[in-house]
Amino acid sequence: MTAMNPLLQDLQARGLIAQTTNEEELSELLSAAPVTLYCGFDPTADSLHLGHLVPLLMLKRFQDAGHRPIALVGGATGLIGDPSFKDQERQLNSAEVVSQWSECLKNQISRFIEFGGEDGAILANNYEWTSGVDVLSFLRDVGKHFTVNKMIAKESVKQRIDREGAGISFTEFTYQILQSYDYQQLNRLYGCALQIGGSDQWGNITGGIDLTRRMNGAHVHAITLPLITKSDGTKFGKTEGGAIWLDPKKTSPYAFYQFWLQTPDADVYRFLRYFTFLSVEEIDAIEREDAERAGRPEGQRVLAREATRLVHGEEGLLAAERITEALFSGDTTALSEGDYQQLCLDGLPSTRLNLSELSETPLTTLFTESGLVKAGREAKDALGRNAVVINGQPAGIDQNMQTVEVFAPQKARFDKFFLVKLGKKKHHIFTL
RNA sequence: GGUGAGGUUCCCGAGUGGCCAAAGGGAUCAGACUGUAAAUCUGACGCGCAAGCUUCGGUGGUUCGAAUCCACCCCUCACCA
Repeated sequence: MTAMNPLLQDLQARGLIAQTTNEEELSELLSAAPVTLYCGFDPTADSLHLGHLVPLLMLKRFQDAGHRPIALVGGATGLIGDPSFKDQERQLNSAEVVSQWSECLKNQISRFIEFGGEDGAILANNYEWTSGVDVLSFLRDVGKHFTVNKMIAKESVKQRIDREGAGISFTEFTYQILQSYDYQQLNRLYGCALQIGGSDQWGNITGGIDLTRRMNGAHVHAITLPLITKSDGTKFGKTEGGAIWLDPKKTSPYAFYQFWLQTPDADVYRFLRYFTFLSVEEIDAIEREDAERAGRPEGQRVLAREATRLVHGEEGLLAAERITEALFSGDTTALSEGDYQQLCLDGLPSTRLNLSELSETPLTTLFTESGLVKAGREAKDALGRNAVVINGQPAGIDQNMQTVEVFAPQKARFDKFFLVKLGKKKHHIFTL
């Protein structure tokens, strides 16, 4: 046996491979010549989120290794809804919404991979080859290759079929055929010979492998990526608010940076392997140094830097670091007027104060309405513990009704800004 | 279609006429300790600064008083057909 393909070796070392089709064949294929591969992204929202990042970076890893990635936007499959390992039928989104979301995803994806040119990556949308197919042709040409027996047996839909009360609609059940058809089409159009996806996609992908063999007589491959887990068992990629989005308008570079910075020690080196392009050796070195040094480890900071740069670019990273430095270095009085303006621009949440209403607005209400806290209770609790600091001045519960005094114009920095800190990590700017 | 069980505050889950804004656990938020980590401890946890207001599938009813009793309706689950 020849040596394993270096790219595969690296992926393996990073823990990025859950399953593959025949490993030896795959290795030979990748070593022999540039391979065209694809990964699909269904438009289930107007932005990709952290869960999409690993496959997205995976495409880039392949591109960097000389292969040709296809990013497939699921304009068609998004209309149907993937039932894989979902315990409930999903609500259908309207065609307009899906096509609008497809556009959003397209724009995001194009920032990660080099498109265009003779050998450049390809951006495709499965709506192109599904929308025009009529039912009868579909059933005769494609459907005939699938046995319901096999479709039912797939682990990804099993719980929906076995469980009473849950059920699965014919619409969702058909999803695996659509995705299989995608693989077959991409193989026919571009010679695509490898599909990557989350480990929950194994069933859908193998369906495509079978269909491609039957319709095109081609032997194609698959790699699935592991589900990203956290050591404490909670779901990865969620915070109080919800998902961490890749769209800077939905999750600011600063919030994104902070998310990574707060990664538990138990996960950080694993995440470095998943989410950065640092070599495994470099990551191991960081881990070793952190273990030897007492106190604060470097892993989180490196992870936050690398991940933020990948998603938001050098500028986004600088903005995130600028805010972090300003807010967590201890002395916020050193901030200049320009700094304050920059903080707002960089995505630190800010609210404009309405002076005429201030007299009848308790601090608790103000903080709730600005989104600093979820309920007045939380603000009250924080005030009661002196955990609220406004422009360096602690505010207590007895000042709750003195909003006008607390936010008096003469107390504003540069006649305009109030930096409110609630607890250790929450910051908000109020402007006059 | 028949029979049985059940729907409680974000989730799980107690509560069967007043002592219930409703046990306990989880999640969440804040404090202490730390390293913007973990673990641990403390407090908060329907809404409201407060007075107070609104909840226990829905609608009506019994009662001085209901999450708890009655009627009807909706939904879920289990078994049978």
